Amino acid sequence: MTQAVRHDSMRARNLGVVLGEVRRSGPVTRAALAEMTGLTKTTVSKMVADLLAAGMVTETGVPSRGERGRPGTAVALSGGRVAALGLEINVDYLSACVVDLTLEVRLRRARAVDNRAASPVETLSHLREIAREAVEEARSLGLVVAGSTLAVPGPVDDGLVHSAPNLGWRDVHVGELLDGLLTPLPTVDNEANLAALGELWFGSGHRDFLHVSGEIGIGAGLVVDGALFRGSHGLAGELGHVVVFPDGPPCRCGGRGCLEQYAGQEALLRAAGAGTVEELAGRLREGDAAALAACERAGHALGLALTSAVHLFDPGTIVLGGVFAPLFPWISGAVLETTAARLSAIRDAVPDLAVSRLGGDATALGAAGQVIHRIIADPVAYVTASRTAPAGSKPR
Amino acid sequence: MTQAVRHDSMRARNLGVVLGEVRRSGPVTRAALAEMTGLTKTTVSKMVADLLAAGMVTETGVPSRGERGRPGTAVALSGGRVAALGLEINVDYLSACVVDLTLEVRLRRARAVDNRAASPVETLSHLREIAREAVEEARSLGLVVAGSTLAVPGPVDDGLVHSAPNLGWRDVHVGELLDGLLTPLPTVDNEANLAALGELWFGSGHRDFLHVSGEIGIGAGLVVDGALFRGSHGLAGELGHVVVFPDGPPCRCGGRGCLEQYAGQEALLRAAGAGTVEELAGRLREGDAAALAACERAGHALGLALTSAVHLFDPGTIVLGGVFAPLFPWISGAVLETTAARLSAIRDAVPDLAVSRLGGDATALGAAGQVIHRIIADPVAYVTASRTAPAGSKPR
DNA sequence: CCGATTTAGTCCACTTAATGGATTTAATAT
DNA sequence: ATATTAAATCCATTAAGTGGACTAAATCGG
Repeated sequence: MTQAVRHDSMRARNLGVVLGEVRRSGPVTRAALAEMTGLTKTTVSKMVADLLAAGMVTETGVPSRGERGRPGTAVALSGGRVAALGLEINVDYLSACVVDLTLEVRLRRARAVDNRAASPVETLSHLREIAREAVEEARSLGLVVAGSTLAVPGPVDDGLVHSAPNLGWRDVHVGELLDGLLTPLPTVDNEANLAALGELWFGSGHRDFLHVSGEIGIGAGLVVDGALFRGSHGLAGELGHVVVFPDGPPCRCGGRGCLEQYAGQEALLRAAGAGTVEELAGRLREGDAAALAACERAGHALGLALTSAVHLFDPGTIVLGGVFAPLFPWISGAVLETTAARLSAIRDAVPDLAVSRLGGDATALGAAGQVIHRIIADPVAYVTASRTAPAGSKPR
Repeated sequence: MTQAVRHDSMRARNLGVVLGEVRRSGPVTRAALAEMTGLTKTTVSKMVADLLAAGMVTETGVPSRGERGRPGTAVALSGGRVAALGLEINVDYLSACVVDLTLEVRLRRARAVDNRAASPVETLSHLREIAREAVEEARSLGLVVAGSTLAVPGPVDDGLVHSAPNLGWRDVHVGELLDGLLTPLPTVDNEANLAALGELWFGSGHRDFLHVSGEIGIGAGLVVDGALFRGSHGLAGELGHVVVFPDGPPCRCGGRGCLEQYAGQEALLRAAGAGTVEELAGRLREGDAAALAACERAGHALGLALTSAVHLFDPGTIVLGGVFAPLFPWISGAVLETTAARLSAIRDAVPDLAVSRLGGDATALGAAGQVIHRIIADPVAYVTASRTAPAGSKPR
C-alpha cells in the first residue's frame, strides 16, 4: 500500500527527488533544479545546503556559458564521503568492490577460492575477511561505507539463501553469519538480478532490457524503466529452464530440453570439446569447426528461449553477459537469425541484441550500485536538517 | 522519476491513502483509519468529512461490537454517486458495463455484432451508441460516469491500436473516433491485460497470478502484488506465441510450433472436429474420444508454455480464463501433469492452477474496475476541500 | 442505577515545510 | 558607467498535519 505522507516524509521524499535530479542531470544549478523538480528556488536552496553539509554534493566551478545574468554555481554528486560495498560469492571466487556516490569504483578485491569444497560457514568467514579489508581501506580513503549488498548464485528470500546448487548450499541464513561486521547488515540478492542492475548503472545506459547472465546456470534479469522485475517470490528470470526442445535431454530441474542443456556453460564446453571458456574462445578465433558448430547450436537454442522471453517480457533490448559476452561474435548470429524469423512478423520492433561491456564484473558492481541508488533515493538518514529559524528567531 | 511533493499533492495523496484504506478494510471507523494510515485522528476526520461531502463514502450503522467505550461510526465506500464505464470490442460482440465505487456491477449491455465484417468506423459508431445508452441509464440511476476504459483485442499504445488481427484493424486511433461522447476520453487497453485486472478485482481474490485468457489468440496478463506487468512497450504476455515445439506447424506470427497452434481456439476445435466451444464442451461431457484427445494435446502444449512462463514470470497462481474456463475439467489434468513434472524439482511451490469464475466477462469488468481503482487511488479531482478556517476566522 | 472507565470524534493552538514575491548578488550588454 | 538579466537568498505567508485537551457515548462494576 502507498504510505501516508506527513511533513517529515514530504521533506525526506523531496530531498531524494532533488538528489536524484542532481545525479540524473550532472552538475546543475539550484535554479535549474527548481525548474526540473517543480519545487521553488527557496526550497531547493535549503535542501542543497543540507546536502552540502552532509558531504553528498559539492559545488563545482561555474559553467560560465557566456550568457547574461548572474551565473549559477552548479552542484554535483560528491564522491568524497558516502560509499557502498558490493560483495559477491561465486563458485570459484569471492569479490568485493567499493563504489562512491558518483558510481565511481574506488576499490576492488577478488580472491580465487573453491567454494564448492568449503562449507557455507568457511566461505562466509573468508568473505568476512575480504569485506573487513575493503571497509578499512575505504576508510583510509576518507569514505564511509553506508551499506552493502551481497550477491549469491541462487534464489534468495530476505537474507535466506534457499538453495545455491552450484555451491552446494541449502537454506543458509547469510545475514546471521555476517553479523557484527557490517552495519546495517548487507542485503542479500540473487546474482542474476544484481548483474542486470550492474548493467543498468555501469553498462550501456539502456533503461529497458533483458540481461542474460550465463554462468554455470543461465539466469536473466529484466529491467523495465530502470526497475528490476522480480516476480512474486523473487524467482523470476530463470531463463535456463525455459523449454526449448520438449523431448530433449533431461535436465537437473526434472524437465527435459531446457535451455541450459544446450547453452549452459557445461553443455557448451562439452559440445565444443573445450575445458574452459577461454580455451573455447581461442578455438573459435582459430576457426575450429566443432567449436563453431557448438556455438551455432547454443545460439539457436538461446534464440528459441529468447523468442519466448520476448513474447512474455516484451523487453526493450537484450544484453548478453556472463560467458556469452566473450563468445558473442560466434553466438549472436544464430541468436538473431532465430529470433528475427520468429518475431519480426508480429512485432514492430525486434529487440536489439547487445553485448555486455562488463561481463562478470556486473554482479559486484550491481550489488554496490544498489546500495548507492537506495541512498540517493532516500538520503534523509544521512542529512541533518539545518533549522530554518534556530529557536529564538523572532527579532524582538 | 518520482515527483516532488508539495502541500497540495501531500493532501491529494493522503486522500487517496485514506480512501484506499476504506476500500481495503470495508466499513471502518475514523479512529481505525487513523491507526492504519498513520495519520492523526484529526486529519482523518477532516478527510472523511470531505469524502462524505463528495458522496464517495457513507456512514454505515455502528458495528456495535459490545466493547467498552464510545462506539465509532464506520464509513464505507458509497456506491451511490461515482461510477465507471467499461467497454469491450471483440470479434463477435460489443459490450458495456457500469460499475460503482464499491465495484458493484450496476448495469450491463451486450450486443452480438460481427465486427470482422465491419470497418473500424462502423464498429466504433456502433459502440458509441451502446456507450451512450449505458451512460444515460446510469444517470437515471443517479450515477455519474467519471471515466471509462475500452478493451480491444490487440496491442495498444496510448489510444492507438497497432493491430488487431482478428478484427482486421491496423493503426486505428480509437480515441479520436469516440470524441465528443465521453469526457474524459476513454483509456484504451488490451483485452488480455484488462481480463487479468478483472480477475484481480472481481475474481478469486488472488493478488499474484498469471491470467490466461484464451480466445482466438491466447494472451496472458501477469499481476504481481496487485499490479499489472506490461513490459517495455505494453506488449508483454503474448503467451500464444511462446515456442512449444520449435519444429511444429507454422504460425501466422512467422514462427513455428507456437502455443496457439496447439491450444488456440481454432486449432483446438479443428483437432476435436467441433464447430464451437459449446459443441466441444458437449462432446467432452459425452466422453467423445477425439475431443478428449484434442484437449489432452492442448493441455500438454499449454503446460509446456506455462512451464516457460513460470520460470520467467514466477507467478503466484495460474488462472485459466476465456475458452479455457469451460474446458478446464478436461484440460487441467494434462497441464498440471506437464508443469508439475518440470517444475517441482526446482521450485518449492509449483503455482496452483485455478479456473476463472468470470470467463469472458472479466474483460469489460476489468475495464470498468481500472477506472474505479484510479479514482480511489487519487480522488482529489472529485473532492472539494472544506476550508479549515473560512477566511475571517480569527475571532477578534 | 450512578460513577468510573474507555474509546470515538472534534476543537484549537502549534509545528513543519513549502510558497511567492522582494531583495541582493554577479555576471553580460550597451 | 549603467542597464539588463539571471541566480540565490530573505522573509512573511500559507497549506496541511500534529498533539493534547475536550466532549460524547458506550460498557463495567459496585
